[in-house]
Amino acid sequence: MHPHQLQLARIFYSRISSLAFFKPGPHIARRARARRALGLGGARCECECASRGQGMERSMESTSQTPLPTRQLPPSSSNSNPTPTHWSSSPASSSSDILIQLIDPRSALREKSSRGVISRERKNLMDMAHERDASSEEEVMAGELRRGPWTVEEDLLLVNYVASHGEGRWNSLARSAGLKRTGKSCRLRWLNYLRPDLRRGNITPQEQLLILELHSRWGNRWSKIAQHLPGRTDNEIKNYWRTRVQKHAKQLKCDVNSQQFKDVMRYLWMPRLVERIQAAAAAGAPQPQTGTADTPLSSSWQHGADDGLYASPGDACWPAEYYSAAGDHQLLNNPAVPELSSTTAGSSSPSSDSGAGAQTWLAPVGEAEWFTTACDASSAAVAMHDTVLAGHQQQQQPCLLGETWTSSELPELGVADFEIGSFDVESIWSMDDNLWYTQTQGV
DNA sequence: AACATGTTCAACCGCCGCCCA
DNA sequence: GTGGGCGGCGGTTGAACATGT
Repeated sequence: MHPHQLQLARIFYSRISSLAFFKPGPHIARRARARRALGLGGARCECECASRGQGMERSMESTSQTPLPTRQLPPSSSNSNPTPTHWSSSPASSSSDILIQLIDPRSALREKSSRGVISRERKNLMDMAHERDASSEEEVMAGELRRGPWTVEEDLLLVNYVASHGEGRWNSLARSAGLKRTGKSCRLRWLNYLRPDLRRGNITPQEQLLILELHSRWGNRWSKIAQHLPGRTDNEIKNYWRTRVQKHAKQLKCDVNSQQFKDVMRYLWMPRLVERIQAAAAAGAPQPQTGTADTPLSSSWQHGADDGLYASPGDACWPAEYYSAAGDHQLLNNPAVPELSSTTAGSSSPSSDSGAGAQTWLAPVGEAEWFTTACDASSAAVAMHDTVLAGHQQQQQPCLLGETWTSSELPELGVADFEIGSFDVESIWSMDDNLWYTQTQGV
């Protein structure tokens, strides 16, 4: 297979697996259930697809962009729900058709949105004060540079060009590819959206745990944190933090950077995550649906292995501080935990970002293992956590590095939350938690 | 049904550091 | 040494969408 074709295929599967309506969140599932209950059709995430498809339809109508060739236009009015591109009944007849179909409708969804207009107007005002941007703004006004949402055609141009020429040199890439975009914009679009090794869908509990832990150590070093969550972008993690974590801090009426909130995260939230992850595992959470084993999800992890960071879907990188940080860490009391050194040949590796004292640990290749703790043990919450671990250890053979799960116990990290049984990440922070925190902290 | 409010996330921005002529 | 180009980073924005009233 030609490398270009291989790239297209990878992107194709990546897009299919990454689409939001392919991995609906809890609210989507709720709406789907409601629709089924009302006899409105049972297609999973139908509403989501429809709304997005409709948005895209508006988008395509509003621009001079070529409509998607295989799109099944709604039979009646534009208010009808058009079949999403990906759900088209017409099989793609060529690689270009496939590629066109695989582009997420959201990319062109807001083409006519007033946001672009507002943004440009705002930018105009800014440029009057910042002469250095005047030239680029002139280019925008002259139609030489585009801003705002990317169109399908632009995505195609970028994907094709990167597939054949590689990344980097974004400014020249933008020119060479015929994109009327800045190099920055191209880079951002590729890294945050089109890159084939991206993972989409909800942030898994494991990832949440890791984000919380790493953020407690590094703060808003999103890119650094993202390096430890393969397939996740710094933008995604940043958005998660701002929309989820900060929301909880707001609910608790405390600053997200306050020690109080950090304590809540460490002693309540993270143990709760651990508990729920283990509960899901103990409940025999279903394995990923058939076919996922060979999807880009796996390939993305494998792709990560190409970078020397990750060896398998289970080989998440965990900071050495998990094990060696001062304090009464749970794992330090576990004789099965080795010191982070070369003594565990093949199982440890220094991080590329050792400058900040971060080190990563690579689990043995071949066996997906999950490290289950990410929080210090110095509170009742952690006592609960310990209890969970103790119960778990009775059932499991000791693993190489402390408490782990095997792949048979837990779905792959990449599995969207809705696939992990009844796991509901939205309710991780419960009313009980709020009450507990209010009582203990006097908030 | 209509409106208000909250949430999500793609895309933008300015700033900074690195590299190179 | 210096200035420009470039890429990367973190912060911010706002349209679309979801949910509540």
